[in-house]
Amino acid sequence: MPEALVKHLTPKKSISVVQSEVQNTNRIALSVDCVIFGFDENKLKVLLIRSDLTKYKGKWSLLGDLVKPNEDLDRAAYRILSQRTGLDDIYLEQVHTFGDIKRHPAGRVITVAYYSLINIQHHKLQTHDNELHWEEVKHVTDLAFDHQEIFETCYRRLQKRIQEHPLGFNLLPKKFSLRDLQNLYESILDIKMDRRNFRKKFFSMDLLTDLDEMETDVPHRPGKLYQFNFRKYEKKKKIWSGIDF
Amino acid sequence: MPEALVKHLTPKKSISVVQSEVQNTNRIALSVDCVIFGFDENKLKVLLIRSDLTKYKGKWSLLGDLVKPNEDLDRAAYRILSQRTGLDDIYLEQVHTFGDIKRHPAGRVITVAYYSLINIQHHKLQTHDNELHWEEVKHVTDLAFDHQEIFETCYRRLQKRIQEHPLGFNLLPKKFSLRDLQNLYESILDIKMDRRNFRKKFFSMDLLTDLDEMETDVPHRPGKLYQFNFRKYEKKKKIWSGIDF
DNA sequence: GCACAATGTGTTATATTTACACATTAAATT
DNA sequence: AATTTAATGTGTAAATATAACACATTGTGC
Repeated sequence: MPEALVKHLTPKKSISVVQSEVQNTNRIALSVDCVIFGFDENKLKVLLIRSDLTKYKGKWSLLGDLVKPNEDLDRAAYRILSQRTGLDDIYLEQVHTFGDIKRHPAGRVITVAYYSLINIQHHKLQTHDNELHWEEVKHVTDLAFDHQEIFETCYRRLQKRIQEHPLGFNLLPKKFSLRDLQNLYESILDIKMDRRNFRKKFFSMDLLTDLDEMETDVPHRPGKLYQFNFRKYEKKKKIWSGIDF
Repeated sequence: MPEALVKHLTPKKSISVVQSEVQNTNRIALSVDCVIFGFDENKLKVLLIRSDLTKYKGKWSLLGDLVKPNEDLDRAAYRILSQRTGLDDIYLEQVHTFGDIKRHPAGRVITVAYYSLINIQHHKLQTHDNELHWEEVKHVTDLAFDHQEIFETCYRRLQKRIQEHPLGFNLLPKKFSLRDLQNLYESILDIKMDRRNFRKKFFSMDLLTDLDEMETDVPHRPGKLYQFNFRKYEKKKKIWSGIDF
């Protein structure tokens, strides 16, 4: 066996590092960044904050913070969200970790990206202080750091997830019309859908409770209002085994 | 506006931390763990290594290592793989980051989990030194650290991905029969599939090159051999916009 | 040359997805 | 009060995709 190959095969130390290594070897800071989605004026939006680094002066960035030494990752993400929005009970999902060496100008910072879905009606955060801003996803460009890439990764993830799980409801008020729901899907996926097929699909899934209420304040025939029925969504473990490239 | 709410709305410092913070605030070590899948004897297997921590004495764990201060995440995962297997050109995908405070006995270590697919024929690593071991996925239980959870997360991810993208080929030798391919899918998904429908599906996708060769050394009628045709898989951007919970 | 154990193939039934048009309703306007 | 407006609400038929299913063929091993 050639020596070069043998070298490769020499057992190396595993993840089970000893204490001293943990403390001394690594000087890597850890942060969490959140892509916070909201749905308003029939548009999918993202909450951004002005960068305070001179290097990125004037640019928008995602909301994030360093993870505290004794703070779980998910909890850190949750903290950022509740601090910013005052909301609890937020949908939150880890997406990807970005760790390029030079991604942050202040040193080695790797960041765990989350996205979250919030009901924009239920929060009233001050965005007019020019620090925070709801930007339409279509118009998000040129964010600070590698946040553009993080944003796009999270957005693609949302687009995929929303077709597989009923997440959309987290972006809507408790009561919504089917038109609202369709608008939501259309704006997230950036496509047009057939109204009849859309309704048929959702009714057949039996996830909506008919509230026997109507929209008000619409300048046309009002639609019925519905509510998402969590109880009915019991992750019907669909054992799907198709192949679909 | 209530004071408590106002507090929530007060702008906090963003991700753009200053240099000093990066160096002093965080003492979090960063590692990478790889769930290395192989396919052998018609079984899906995972490469494990004996834990060298006394706390987990006798238990198996995933292959991993600390990320070096000036090493990209993906590169670190790649390094672990090529060190262990002597292979390059490996399929590698980041899955999830695990960061519970107490997940590692030696201190705060967060770990980025990857899975990889390797062609077990093309490597010949010494597993008989009792350090490394290929374990059938069905029999993987009770790994060290939180590696059981990491393993299961990565396995579920693989199961999903394999139905959406032609990854399976990375686990097979260059030349394979359709039976091999079906066995692969069946063992990854842990289901039985209909042979005729399976073949129909793959032929219709037009990803296989018929090599006009036959299996040898089989005690029955030999099957034809095929090769995966990367060229033909040009991520036909299927704009699927179904909803399927 | 015969039994064996696998490969290789086609059709039908079912389920899912897509395409498509018109009557209905309440508000706003005249 | 009648009309216009802009939306809601609904069903069916065609096309596509999936699932179920059986028998002839081939090379090996005895």
